[in-house]
Amino acid sequence: MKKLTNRFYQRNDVLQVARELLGMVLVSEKEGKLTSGRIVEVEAYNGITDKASHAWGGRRTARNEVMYAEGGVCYVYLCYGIHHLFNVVTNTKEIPHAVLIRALEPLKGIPIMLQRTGKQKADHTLTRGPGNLSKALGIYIADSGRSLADTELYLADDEFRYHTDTIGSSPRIGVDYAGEDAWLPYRFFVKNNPCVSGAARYNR
DNA sequence: GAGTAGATCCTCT
DNA sequence: GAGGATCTACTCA
Repeated sequence: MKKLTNRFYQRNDVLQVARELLGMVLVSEKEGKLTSGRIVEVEAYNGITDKASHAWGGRRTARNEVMYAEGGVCYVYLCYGIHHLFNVVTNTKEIPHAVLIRALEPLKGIPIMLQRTGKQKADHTLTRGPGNLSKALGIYIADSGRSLADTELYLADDEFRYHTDTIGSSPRIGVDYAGEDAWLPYRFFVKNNPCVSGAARYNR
């Protein structure tokens, strides 16, 4: 399994990077505990022209500053006061593109994920949805800005690929406030995978 | 299966 | 002081 390199992250087409992230493996080795999962759902956030993005209109604050960094770092923030959302920053310096990782299929360290999430049994809800997957892998705000070349938290390629026929796209979830941009088909997911979040009718 | 309410707190206005 | 890139549990059907 090979770690993804900066060349992967720093390309300028955030939609393409988002699509290619499907099938990649997110690995967390925090606290000496190995947990990992295969990415089955993502959303692209297309910089300053995208009303759904935190960087819309060039907004730049202490919170989203890391979106303006070079691709290959992560952006983590707290949503609704409860959930940590994990993003991958792409493109080059000063271009605030990012991909939100929305769901994983658990691979390794499932007992640890159960412990972290307080769930009783391993099922498809373990890493379903951005809030859940961060919890299961032990990702917190303190990780924001961390390089994905790090050894504790990184993305890797094990050469697994989903066939293009099995990948669907849809508008992004939970961004109704973004007006017309809420309709952009920037969400990509693996069809018929139980780990994918959102209502069933959005996942065909 | 569909719809709704409540939790909960950081961030920006 | 308002609101959010969410989740769960609950209701009704």
